[in-house]
Amino acid sequence: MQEIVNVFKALSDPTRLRILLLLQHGELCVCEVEEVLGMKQSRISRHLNILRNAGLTEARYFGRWVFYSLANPKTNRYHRRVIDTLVKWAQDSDQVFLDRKKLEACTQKRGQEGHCPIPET
Amino acid sequence: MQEIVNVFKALSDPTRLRILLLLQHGELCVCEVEEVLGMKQSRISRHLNILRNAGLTEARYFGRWVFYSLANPKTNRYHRRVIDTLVKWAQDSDQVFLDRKKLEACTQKRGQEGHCPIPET
DNA sequence: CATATATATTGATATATATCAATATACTCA
DNA sequence: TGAGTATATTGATATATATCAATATATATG
Repeated sequence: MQEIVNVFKALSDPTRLRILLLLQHGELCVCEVEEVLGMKQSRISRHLNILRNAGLTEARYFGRWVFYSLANPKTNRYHRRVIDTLVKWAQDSDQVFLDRKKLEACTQKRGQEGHCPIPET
Repeated sequence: MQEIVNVFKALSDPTRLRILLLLQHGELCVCEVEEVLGMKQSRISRHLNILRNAGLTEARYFGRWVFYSLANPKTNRYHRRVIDTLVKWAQDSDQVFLDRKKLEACTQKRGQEGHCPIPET
């Protein structure tokens, strides 16, 4: 029960919902989330940590970068069900639309000088 | 977005999850929730109010009693999707099992002297 | 109308949470 | 090894939340 409560707590913040909604399009590194949401680094890092502790996301270390992605649906079935509902529910919000636009611009710069690398598959 | 956050906030408390899990078996009056969970009246009332404000439940007034039920799936589709996931997720927890046992004992006393009435359909 | 009962609300208090600025860690590359 | 960059953590502070005891409201009943 407490585990479930912790998941819903992690979902009880608009910044964290925005992050999850970004991650539906694929893994992102911390600096990309930072850029898209326009928030301080420590703030983003903390929110990403909360999402991960709740089992909603996973982290992959790549050099000095860390790429976050949505939890694996095989191991975290219910987490993913809730995220799926969230995605459908929030899909037509202006916020989500704008965030996605910014995300596209951001990920296009991957691999360029001064930006994070293209993650290996 | 804020509406969705409020729903997850409402779900971020073990007492409120227990209430929702009880309500999957049908509508309950405040005093029944109070008895099953063994908590003070003001506490239960406050939690029920939070669930209702979030759109997760509905209230039906019957004399001096108030019966709460899960939100209507036609009007609150996503609320119900989240509740459905919660129900499956929490189903095999000991807490839920014990609560259901207590609930059965409790609802059997409906209509008896000193208990709440059987709600009309 | 007076009393009893069901539910709601309020005020006080303790605990949790979000944020920022600052600092620490960890990896890369010259 | 030392400088630079990406990410994490910490301490301080403000805001939100849960709980209880007490009180209010609203309905039923004698």
